[in-house]
Amino acid sequence: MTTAILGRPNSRGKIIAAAVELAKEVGPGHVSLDAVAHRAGVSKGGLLYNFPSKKKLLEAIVAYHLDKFENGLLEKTEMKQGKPDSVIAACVELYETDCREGLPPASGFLTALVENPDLLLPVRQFSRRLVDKIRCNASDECSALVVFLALEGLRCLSLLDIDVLTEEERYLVVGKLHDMARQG
Amino acid sequence: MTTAILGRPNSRGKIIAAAVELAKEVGPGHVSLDAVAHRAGVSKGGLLYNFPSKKKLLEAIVAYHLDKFENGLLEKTEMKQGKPDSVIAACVELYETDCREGLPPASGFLTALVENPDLLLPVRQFSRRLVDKIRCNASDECSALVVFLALEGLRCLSLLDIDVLTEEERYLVVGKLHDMARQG
DNA sequence: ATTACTGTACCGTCTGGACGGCAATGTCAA
DNA sequence: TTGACATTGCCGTCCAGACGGTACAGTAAT
Repeated sequence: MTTAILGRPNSRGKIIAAAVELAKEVGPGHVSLDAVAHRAGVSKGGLLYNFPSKKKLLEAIVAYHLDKFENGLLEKTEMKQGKPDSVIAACVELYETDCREGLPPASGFLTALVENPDLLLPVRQFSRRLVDKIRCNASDECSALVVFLALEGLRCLSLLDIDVLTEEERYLVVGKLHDMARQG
Repeated sequence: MTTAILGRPNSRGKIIAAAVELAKEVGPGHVSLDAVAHRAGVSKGGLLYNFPSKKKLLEAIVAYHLDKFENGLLEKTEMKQGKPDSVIAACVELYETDCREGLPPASGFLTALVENPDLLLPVRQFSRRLVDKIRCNASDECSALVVFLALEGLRCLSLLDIDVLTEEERYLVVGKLHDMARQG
């Protein structure tokens, strides 16, 4: 079985969702197994049946976020097959749609980081691959990297809950990023 | 007394330094008072004498990081009084020198966030003021904001320990940010 | 006498995780 | 068809350890 979130008796999915929501509400440092289990409508024993340790749960959460991001990106990229700057443009678009849909930040990452920084290793690997793809596909590597970093900035700031931009500013910036992605 | 880090019997400074280092080494979720006191070469009683609660300690740590950043920025800005784009340019330069000096990330922020997200309120306020200054002073607000976000991206990624750029890439990007800051 | 601690002992709380149990479902032989 | 057994998925309790914080007696320097 892959990292399938949607097993039939969808306890694993509910647990992961509960953990992510909790992280957002009580802060990434106060995500206890008890609280997660309670919010998921599952006993603690049940939680530990699905995820034999907290570490395993956090690994699953990281994988969940990564999968979601990767799928979103794939969807956006395969529409414009291989054209120059298609990867970085897809990144910008994905951020836009995530914003529009009011998609919450990937608070599970922080919870994992708090517990054990090593849990973010898959994130590093994923990001590195993404940067490579962006560079290979970019008409102007420099601009593309700047756009990538600005997006990471936007994402991280809202992840850390210190995003201070107004809607207007965000709109301006995303527009600019779009331009930079399209024409180097 | 202000938030003076350098009181004569420099216990407060040592404690804060110890906490920041610990956060980097054992992860932001495992910074206990005991561990901080031990590393600072101070008894736990002594720590609690200086900071009557963990929350107070974390507030001091946040203020410490903020002060350091603000001072660095002031130093860079006052050299080029009021010229257009001087603020955002100073941000880029500050990042550069911080990098060159191998300055570690502000790991105290994460520890504070873990404990209580509200502790980052001063960070939000500081950032908001900074964004305002950047905008007022920019020849092209849009470009300036993108540069700001890219820098935040760089800082946050290394803060979260998921920075994946090579030295070469970082060099390229910073150069580009410099250009963008200077000429819109 | 005040300041700035040290050192020890202690308390209440929370947490991860181990464990035994248990109902429902599936499997398979008679 | 039925009864016996195995597996799955989960419940609820218990526990040892760690943590934040308190209390307090002592001390060395100013």
